[in-house]
Amino acid sequence: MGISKMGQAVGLRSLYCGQVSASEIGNSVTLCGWVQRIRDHGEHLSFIDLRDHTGIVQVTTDRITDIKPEYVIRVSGTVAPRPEGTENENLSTGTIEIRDVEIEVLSQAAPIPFALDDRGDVEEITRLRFRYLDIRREKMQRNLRVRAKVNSAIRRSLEDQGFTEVETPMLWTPTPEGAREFLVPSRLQPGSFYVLPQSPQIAKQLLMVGGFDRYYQIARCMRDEDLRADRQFEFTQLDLEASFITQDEIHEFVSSTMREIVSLTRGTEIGDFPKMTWREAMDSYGVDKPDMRFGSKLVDLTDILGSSGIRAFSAECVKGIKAPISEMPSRSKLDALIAKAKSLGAGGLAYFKVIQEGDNLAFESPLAKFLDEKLTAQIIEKLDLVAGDLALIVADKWEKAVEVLGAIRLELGRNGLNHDDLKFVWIVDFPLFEGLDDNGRPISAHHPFTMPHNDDFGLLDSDPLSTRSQSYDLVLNGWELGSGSIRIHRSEIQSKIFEIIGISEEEAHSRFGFLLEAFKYGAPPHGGFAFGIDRIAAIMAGEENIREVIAFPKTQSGQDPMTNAPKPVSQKILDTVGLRTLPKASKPGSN
RNA sequence: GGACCUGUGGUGCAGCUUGGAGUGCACGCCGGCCUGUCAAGCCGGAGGUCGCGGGUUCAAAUCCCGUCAGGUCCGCCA
Repeated sequence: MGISKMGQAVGLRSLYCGQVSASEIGNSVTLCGWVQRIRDHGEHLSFIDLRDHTGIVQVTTDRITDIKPEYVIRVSGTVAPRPEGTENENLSTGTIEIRDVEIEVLSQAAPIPFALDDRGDVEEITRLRFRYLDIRREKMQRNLRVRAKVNSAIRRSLEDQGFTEVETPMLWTPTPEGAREFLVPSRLQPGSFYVLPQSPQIAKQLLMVGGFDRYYQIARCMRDEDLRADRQFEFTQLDLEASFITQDEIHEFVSSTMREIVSLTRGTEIGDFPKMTWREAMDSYGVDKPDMRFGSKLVDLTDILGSSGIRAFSAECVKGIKAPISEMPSRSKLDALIAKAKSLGAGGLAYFKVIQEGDNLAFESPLAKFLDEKLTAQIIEKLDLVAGDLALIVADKWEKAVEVLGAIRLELGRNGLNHDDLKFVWIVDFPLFEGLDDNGRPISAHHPFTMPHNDDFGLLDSDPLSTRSQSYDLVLNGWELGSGSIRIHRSEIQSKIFEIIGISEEEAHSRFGFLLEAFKYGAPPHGGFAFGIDRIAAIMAGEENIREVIAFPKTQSGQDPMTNAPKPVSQKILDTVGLRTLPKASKPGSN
């Protein structure tokens, strides 16, 4: 075996399949790979498409015996030009073929349970059961390599910016806050538990206290919460933290890393990312992660309709949009939108088709009769409507109205969105608290170590729910890629926050004692960010599901169809960690 | 915890509304033919507990109830 250089075939082979080019004509080569397809023309002529991760090359031979698809073979032969007229433009190696070959079967293969070409869809459960076959497919090869490039870009960019990679423990201490944690029983301390980290949040703050200045880690995180298209139990984050910096500087660190990722995976350069306050995002798009690839902002109609006396619109907030569509949705589509609005908690969804009536525009709608000419004209002007347009209006409390109409906006705009169009946006000035708990205490929106907005310290006592924080999200094409904040590094501010959210000094001490203690010994001002690598990799690969960029993902019920995990273990094993299982009848979480 | 969709030879689908023999299509598999194919072609063949259980019916892939599995979403994800 020779010394492996990057991209150069060694060992059992002299070249990779995709590397065989016209410049090799006349050379003897040895190739290894899988049999992609056999075209058998009888005893005088047969073709084998030989595949490895670099591509496919055609092997020509006069007799074929005992070779079947997906056999692993080693082929020695001569590179020859194909006869004129038989070149294949669809293949990078399409002008040549391998002739006069010796074929050695390295490994036989049973018939493959599903087609490995991209001819048709295969049920995901089948793909997952045989994931090692699924990832032979070109698409999965490409996706996982895109993901590797994302990691590579991250390391390159952050190291250029002075960040140091530090690993933090996978066996961490329970911190009953936020996401449900995976428990790991201790063998040496039966009855006690570690947890798998839901993020390295506290560890990285301790690294700041430890003087590391700029830390990053490509960190695996575990959360025992329900799964989704964009959520697995375990996921990978780029986690970073820096000392003596401002929010804007963190944004620049992350933005330039994103630019590096896009550059390496897409080969395109992107400019600066716009910033938008949380309030503005909610008001104009109805979500805190707006998809900026299309317009159709929500328009405030409260002035016009809120006091119009029309019952359907008498609410705290009235919002409308011009549907971002070129053609009128069908009756059933409209019904589906109304059903969606109702399922999200709106009283209803008012719609107005705009029609030409003589020289004027008019509305066609069950509610049209309630609108006089003046109101109609005002709405048409505000929403910038022309004949053939559709206006959709929701009236409710502010939060409900924008949220519902924001979902409708997405529903209408989703079609025809371009994966290659990357619209990043920073969302800033999130609320420090979101809602009240059962005891009427504000709940931390991000986490309790988030620094309040510099201008809002005065509101902490008088109007905590209006307090903004120094936290921020990075959003791409309607996906929340990640979030971060400037942290509290002074104990009197931290105590104040704990007081507001109702954590007593004793409780704070028992939960986060080690962090609070660390802050006593000289904590630098610091802040950071974390974003999901699964999500950015999926977007860069043009996928809508992060399972497509994960080698061995789990199903929505948290099972792995390949290994059948999770599985019961014997009582003998449980004994070593001091555990006993409940009878099957009592399901977890129910009494 | 909840809503919706899906489950039919190895794979992907049609059949289900309006019950009447496991009926059909494509791919794959097995055998045969074939000297320039590249999703090769032609001929022949094998392969099924219609996810599982119960019910209605003379009769169920089809209707009803339950259940399991997969997916999307809500809740949940500091």
